[in-house]
Amino acid sequence: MNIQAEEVFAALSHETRLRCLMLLMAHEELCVCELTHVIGASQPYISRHLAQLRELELVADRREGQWIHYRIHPSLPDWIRGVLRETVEGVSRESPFKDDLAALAQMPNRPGAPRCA
Amino acid sequence: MNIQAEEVFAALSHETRLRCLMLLMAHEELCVCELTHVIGASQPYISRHLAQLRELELVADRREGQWIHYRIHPSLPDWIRGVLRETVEGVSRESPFKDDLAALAQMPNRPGAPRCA
DNA sequence: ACGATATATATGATTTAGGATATATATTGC
DNA sequence: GCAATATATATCCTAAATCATATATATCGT
Repeated sequence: MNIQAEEVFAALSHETRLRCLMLLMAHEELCVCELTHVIGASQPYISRHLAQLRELELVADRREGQWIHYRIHPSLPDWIRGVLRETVEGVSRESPFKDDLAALAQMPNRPGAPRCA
Repeated sequence: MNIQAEEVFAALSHETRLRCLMLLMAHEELCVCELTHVIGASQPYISRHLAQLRELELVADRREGQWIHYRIHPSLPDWIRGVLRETVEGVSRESPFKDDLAALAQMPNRPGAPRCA
């Protein structure tokens, strides 16, 4: 079952999911609590949107103790990675995306060493 | 009023609109009757989806006599053009996109000289 | 085993997008 | 002005996405 272009764009059409993806493009791996803190929404809300990205295989997850780390899916088709790269170019200097990057950098008690992409 | 990334992706998340955009990426200018013929849907259906693309300024239109020609908006932001270029790379060899290109090439009585991009 | 933390899923209500059809507008040729 | 062609918009109905909230699961430290 191949990934459908329309589904990819539907996933990107929601602000919360786009913010998560933009953060993951800049930070390789982030756990749910980091995304929840930065975006400032409820945990179930973030988790639900991450589930959609996961079901589409736009992101992959990895459990490490109590935390689950998300990352851009390693076997993402080239063209989708290209779309994400272009989007980073287009939006990363604008709100809310630039603020998200700043908020993450200032977050205290981040679990695991921050590994930037 | 700047163009919003989420709105762009919402526009691309519908098969009909994506097919129109992929055709316009390959053909510079196409009129509504050409798009209607190739996609094989009703005229109001195509027109309605084109209107959404037009309102977002993803496409521009130009009247020439009874025909209205659509094209990718000339002042489209670079990153969006990049997204479309990557998408062409990703989907143009797959159905229904590749079939659309073939159907357009074989369409009889096309208004205006076919100008490929 | 228990409480605390981190994360996922289920449920019900509401909003929004999509589709089919009918109709309106604009242009052309007579 | 009228008929034909090309295109746009309006209306009504249905289907799908989203949100808030509640609850379930998994792990850790004690």
